[in-house]
Amino acid sequence: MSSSRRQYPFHLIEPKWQQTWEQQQAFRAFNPNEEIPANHPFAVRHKLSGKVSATQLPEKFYILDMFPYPSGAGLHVGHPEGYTATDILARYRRACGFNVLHPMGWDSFGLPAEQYAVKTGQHPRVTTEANIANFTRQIKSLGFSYDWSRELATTDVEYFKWTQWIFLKLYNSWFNPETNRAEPIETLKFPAELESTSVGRASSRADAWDGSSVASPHQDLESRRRAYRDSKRLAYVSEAPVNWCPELGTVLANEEVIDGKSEVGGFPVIRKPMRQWMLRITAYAEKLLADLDTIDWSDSLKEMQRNWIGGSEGAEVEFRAGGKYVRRSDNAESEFQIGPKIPVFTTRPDTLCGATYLVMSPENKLLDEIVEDKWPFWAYAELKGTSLFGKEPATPKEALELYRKYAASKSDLERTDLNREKTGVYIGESAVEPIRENIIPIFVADYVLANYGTGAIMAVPAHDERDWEFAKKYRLSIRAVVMPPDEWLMNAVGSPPAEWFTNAFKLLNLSMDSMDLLTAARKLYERDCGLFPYPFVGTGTAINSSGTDDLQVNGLSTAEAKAKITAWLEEKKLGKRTINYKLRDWLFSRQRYWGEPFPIVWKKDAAGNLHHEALPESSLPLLPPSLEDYKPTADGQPPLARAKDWLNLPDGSVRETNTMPQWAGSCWYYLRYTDAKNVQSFVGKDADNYWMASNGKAAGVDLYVGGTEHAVLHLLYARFWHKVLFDLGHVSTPEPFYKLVNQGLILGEDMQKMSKARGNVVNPDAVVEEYGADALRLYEMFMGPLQDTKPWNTKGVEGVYRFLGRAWRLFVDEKAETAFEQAETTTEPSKHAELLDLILLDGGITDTDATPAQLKTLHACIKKVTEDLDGMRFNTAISAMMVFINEAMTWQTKPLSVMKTFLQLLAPFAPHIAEELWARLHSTFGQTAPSLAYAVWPKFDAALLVESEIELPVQVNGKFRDTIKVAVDADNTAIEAAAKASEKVQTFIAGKAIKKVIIVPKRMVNLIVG
RNA sequence: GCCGGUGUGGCGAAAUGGCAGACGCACAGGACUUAAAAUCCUGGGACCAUAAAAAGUCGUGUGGGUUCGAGUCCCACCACCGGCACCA
Repeated sequence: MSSSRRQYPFHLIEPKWQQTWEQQQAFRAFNPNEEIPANHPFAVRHKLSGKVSATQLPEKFYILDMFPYPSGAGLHVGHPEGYTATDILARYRRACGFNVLHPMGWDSFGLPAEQYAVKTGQHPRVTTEANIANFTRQIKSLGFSYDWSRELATTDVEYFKWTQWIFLKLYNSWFNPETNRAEPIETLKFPAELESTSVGRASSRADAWDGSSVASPHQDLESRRRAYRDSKRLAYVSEAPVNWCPELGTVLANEEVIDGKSEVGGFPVIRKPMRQWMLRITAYAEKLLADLDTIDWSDSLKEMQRNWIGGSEGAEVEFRAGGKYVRRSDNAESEFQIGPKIPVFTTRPDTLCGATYLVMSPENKLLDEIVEDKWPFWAYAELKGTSLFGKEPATPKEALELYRKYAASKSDLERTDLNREKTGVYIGESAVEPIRENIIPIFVADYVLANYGTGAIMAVPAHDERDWEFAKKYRLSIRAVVMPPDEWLMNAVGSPPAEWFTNAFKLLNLSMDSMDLLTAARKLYERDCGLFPYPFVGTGTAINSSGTDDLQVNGLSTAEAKAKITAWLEEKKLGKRTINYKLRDWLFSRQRYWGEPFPIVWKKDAAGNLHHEALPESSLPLLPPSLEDYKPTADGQPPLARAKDWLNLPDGSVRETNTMPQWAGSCWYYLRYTDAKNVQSFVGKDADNYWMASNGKAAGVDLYVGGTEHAVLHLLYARFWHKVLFDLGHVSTPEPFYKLVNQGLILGEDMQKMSKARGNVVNPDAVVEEYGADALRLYEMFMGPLQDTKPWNTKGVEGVYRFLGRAWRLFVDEKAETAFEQAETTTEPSKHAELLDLILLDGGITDTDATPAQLKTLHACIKKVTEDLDGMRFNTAISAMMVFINEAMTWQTKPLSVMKTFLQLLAPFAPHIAEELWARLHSTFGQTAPSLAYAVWPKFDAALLVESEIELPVQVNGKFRDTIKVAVDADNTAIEAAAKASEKVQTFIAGKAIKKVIIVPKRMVNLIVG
């Protein structure tokens, strides 16, 4: 640390004001009908006291930071970037008269505390509490105006009680497609066969798809009704393959897996079928997508969510698998059985006639129904997968089995490798393409994903890169159904025509003599586009597509053909228009200790079948058991399974041993802040209405600031939960966060991302120690626009620190300052605070009228700071204050009123120094200081900024040549004359004719000469 | 590959289509000081010119375009950053 002299005694001022604010509870936000003490500065400002109803309270402003995970490493300088921005705005809004809600809390469940517990046996709660204490100390040292009475931690029993409660709401609801919203599960009607006592056959396919295969087919009606309900809940159990991370000992959500590795730690992730809790976020895909248009987020962030949800319009088309002749057991005659329907999803129904084969994903259960017993005579080795398996499978069934094993052995990383050559095997069966009724082979290949669309596609190699690649490898036919634009054709053919083209043309016995190159290219494309070097995937004109009499498509544009074919399919009941989403259901269970336990127990019915049941709301909170050892059990069960007493209930039922993911707590914390102490409800109606409701404007949190890393995780999950709560009538708005801003990353001084390993981490504690909290706050904002990524520069901190020093010296008497410093060296530190009284104000500050020039300087600053705060341009607001200080340093007399107003502008940015000088200014002049935090924000007076004369730039032929001074109300003739009179301009226009004069009022003059 | 964003002095950056580089850092010179630190003052895009200046020319990633006038608007391209990626 440098031993240089302090610019001003921030080390005394900052703790002093932080204590004052805490004692006053200065930043307490009051709820409707809450008792407001008459002497609270908020009450004084708004002339309120006692219980005040929502309508009498000032307008609300809810400004929120993404709450941090309290890590052992403590705060880094990235945290205070967003926190400072929101704090400045919170203070500004308070001054503007809003009732500001600005809370802070802790996202305190999470893996590091648990890993520490596994290593040391220390209970995660102990670590977590210590970390929270450290974070609290650090955050408080920066003077943020949080309402600490609303502080919460997701690990608080009183908090996660309600997280569990919301889970029960999800569990006890289903999404009704008819009303397009979530409803209590009781409104779900059973299908006819489950309504009556006559037992019908349940659809095995539906069961398999919904993951309710826990139940056996021989259950009684009651358990089948239960299974049906369970398959519709928003929280349901699935046996689907999940992302298992052996290193972390837990499963992960899709969003938490990046390039086949865990987002946390970068450990390998494998796919493994496991019983897991899922949340049906896919039911909300459409709303999550559509409602993005109603909120004020950055385009890039909205785009990220749109891409993640990934809606694509298209059609689901039914292909019929080939029928079979089967020998009837009681009769010598054989019977033709129609094969099952294979639904495929396509965004290009116009290319239906170009489908030359079908591909199903290895996981598709329909394959078992349609796979053939025998190879057809013509099946060649490649189709059977001989080289892939190193032997020839005897039957398609065997090939399918081998291929499924092969596909399952691939890790996520390998499966998603785009450069990997496509593989697949023929399953010996064919399907019928519905328009032209072509017979096309069916393949199983892992380039088709199981969980997108129907898990099966129609392959159109002529117009799809992936299908093209596959068809080329397995020598499957390629049929053109879209004629590309001329430009594409000519590009592909080349000029002069490439050899493949001329050869192909000869081969087909065509003569080019009679036609031009374009016609020839078209002819060849229509005949055999497979000869071209690559597929055409764009839009064009339909060809080769009119198979039956009632469907004429040839000649239509791609868009027209899509519409016509889709309509035809719908009419013939062969398909329908659909929108498919990439979004998948949210894998909601983790095999961890340090998370919310599920309020769920498992029971066996009389037949021995397991089913889950929710605990009653009255039993919440469900606490986790205390453990000695936090590792998973030896047989791979989650740690909760170690607590036998906890696990097994007297009635023989067994608790769910999974816990919820860290995202659960952060899905609704912003709601709890509005009513943090409510014991009756997760949030009271009045509080929700007041803080979250629209007031005819923004609905939800007015401003939410945090990092981009949560673009698709937290922000999507929270929106989903909020919408469910909205549908069920528990909250009053459909969206949680109206305006959202991402602060940019702060890099180290070496321009690299800050990390312990690089040793470039800046610790805020050290900055506060050396320069003070106000300087840190100011620097974080002065670095550049909030949203930008920018490198830290300690010299930059010194710059704003110097600015604060200059501001200080503008106010205080230099001799008194020196006396104070000398006294400080001879007094024991505990008495230092009292020495502050030695500092006297500068004699130049007098209670006199300001000069017009001084007023102009002040009001220019008010204008700029106010406008920049509204636009969140903190860096330029600070530079405006620097300009003011630079100017004011030259003043002989400093009018009290001007100096006070400046402090109000400074206060949101550097509240400690502003409060100190504000208090001193008042006491020196025998006045009582009103609370600066609630002082009415100054208004600038435009009249004071008006000039009588203005400088205008003069251009000649668009080039700047001189400036002239003219009266502000000078007419164009006068301006033109003044411009021509300028000596410098003269040299450029002398002897030339002036063709045109352009005068932009109060902006510039441009003389055009010939 | 697709989507989004960003390119301006030595550095962080600023500029409703109208004097590019406000403000700050670093740097240089000066004042104060025995000296240094701190503070205060002055300077500053590049080129050309000069004893010093003035004047002049060029200049916002590259190339075009619109306009009296472009960092700003349009088209094409390049580089970097972020996200997604066999999603049919």
